[in-house]
Amino acid sequence: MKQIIRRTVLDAAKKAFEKGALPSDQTPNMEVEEPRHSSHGDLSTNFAMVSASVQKMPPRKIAERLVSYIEIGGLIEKVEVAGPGFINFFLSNKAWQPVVDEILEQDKSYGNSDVGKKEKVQVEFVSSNPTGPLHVGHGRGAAVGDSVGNILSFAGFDVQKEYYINDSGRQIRTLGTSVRLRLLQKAGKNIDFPDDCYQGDYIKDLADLILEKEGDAFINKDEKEAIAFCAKFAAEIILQGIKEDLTNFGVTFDQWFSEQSLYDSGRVQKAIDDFKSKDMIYEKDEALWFRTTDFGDEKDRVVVRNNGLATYFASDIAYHVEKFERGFQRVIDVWGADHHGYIKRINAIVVASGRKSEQFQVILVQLVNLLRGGKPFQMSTRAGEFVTLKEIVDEVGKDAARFMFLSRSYDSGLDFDLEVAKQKNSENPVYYVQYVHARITGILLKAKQENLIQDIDFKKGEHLNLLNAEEEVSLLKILHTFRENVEKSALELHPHVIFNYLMNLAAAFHGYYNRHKVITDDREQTLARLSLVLGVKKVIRNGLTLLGVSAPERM
RNA sequence: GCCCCCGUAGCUCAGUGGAUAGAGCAUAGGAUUCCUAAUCCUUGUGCGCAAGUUCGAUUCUUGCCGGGGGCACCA
Repeated sequence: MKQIIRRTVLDAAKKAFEKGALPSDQTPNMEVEEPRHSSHGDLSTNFAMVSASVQKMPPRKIAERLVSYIEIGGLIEKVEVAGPGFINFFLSNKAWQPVVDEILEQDKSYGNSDVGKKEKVQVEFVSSNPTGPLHVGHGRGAAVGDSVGNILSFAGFDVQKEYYINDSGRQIRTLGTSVRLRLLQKAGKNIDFPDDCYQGDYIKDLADLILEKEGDAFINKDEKEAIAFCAKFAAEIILQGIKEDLTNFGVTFDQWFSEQSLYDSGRVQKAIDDFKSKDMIYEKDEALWFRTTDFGDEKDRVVVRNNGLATYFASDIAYHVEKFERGFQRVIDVWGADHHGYIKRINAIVVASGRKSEQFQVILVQLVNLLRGGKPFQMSTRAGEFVTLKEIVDEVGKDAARFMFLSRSYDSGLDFDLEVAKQKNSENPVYYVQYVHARITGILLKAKQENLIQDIDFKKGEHLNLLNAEEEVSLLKILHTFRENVEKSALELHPHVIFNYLMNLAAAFHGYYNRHKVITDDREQTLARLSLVLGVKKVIRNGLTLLGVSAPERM
């Protein structure tokens, strides 16, 4: 619809220029948008204001001249010049009614788009170390990453979702040490458990598991060997748990990428050698440094320490080089806000390896404040007292948790109140939206029982020209904007745009439901309304799907 | 000290270079013989402060103030 208005305005401008009413045929970038107030029309453009300088005329005058070249009739009922020079279009209901047919025909693909132009994009998220279970913060990152991936796909990008497994390096060794010490304690040895080991009870459980499977034979094994064994064993079990938690959270990945594989394949060494030969990596104080300062970082960063051990940065270099070699045009990393200091150094790698800075983006997800009944939960990873994602999902459910995580922009910290997430009323937004879906299903079932429709899922609207009630027209308009909201959400990488859209649509539907009966004695009107609500149902489902939330038939 | 995010209604947060800045919660009152009341309707107050860019700034820039998070040859 906005495109139609845009073309109308441009055509009128061209005509006005040809007839000499406007001095210039230049048409600067204009906006076509829905005004805040319905008294300002259905759609409005600032064309006259942005044209003021090229036309060398006051905006209102431009607008008035232009308007006389716009044809009234058909979809456009009235055009007005208002305020500083806005051109306001008042549209016929006929402009909006066909959207229902479009939804019913396109069904699950309604709202999709080709703005992505098949651009190959990778979204990497969660990527937590397999040294402990996922906690709440990972949950927010998982919900954001998964939804961003879904939304990008729907908007026409070629998306791959990936989890980077940090299965190498010091933390894994610490994991091995932690498990081994717990094992020795179980075997009756009197050993202090150091602070820098993982404190959680799950370490003890892992020790039990090893005892069960391997017996106590290897307690006397060589320390190095035992640590390596424990590390590998524990990491595998923990990763298994992570995968399970994510599956239960509705999060799926196209690929699980092992950090260790970068060492095993020699890619880390190769990346270091390559950058060395380009003098991007140099030696100082017996360590290897990357010249990240050449790319805006505050200081150069160590790649290999003077003790010969590679830092995590070394594998990050190899990994990000490798990502682009796989053919991605754009790489998006989802990180917790506490990692923001890493952006510059990874960006340095990307630019140093010949890519454009814009090809690498980081979604920084701010922290989650977990509350219960308004009171903060104490969380400390050090003491091993953290609330896991699994506990959250078990308590409030996948749908409520995901919807809550996506309810706000990830640029802001999020208060997550477990009690609110469990409530079954309007304080809990997930039910508000899901209820629309369930309510409509109920209506359609009733209509089917009364033989008004053959099937509760039909492909063609009927008597759409009867949809003229104020609430119906406003629903039609909202349905109409689904695609542009998907596109906005994709281009801005902001899933909460979809959240807001769904809340809006849900509110409009509930309002409509309370004021109008869908099934009435008027058969034609009933069929028109059934078509409309089926359209609403499908759009609600499509939107919820993008957020990874289910659309229940019954509640 | 430096870097990142945030500062909008009593609370939690949306939003926009433009015409009268929104929602939920909270408060108070009301709606169900009828498709699910997990719903709806009615009821007020606000863009942290100061300069700059602009025809126009809550939105962009800078500075300040306030909150959160980071600043290792740790991840």
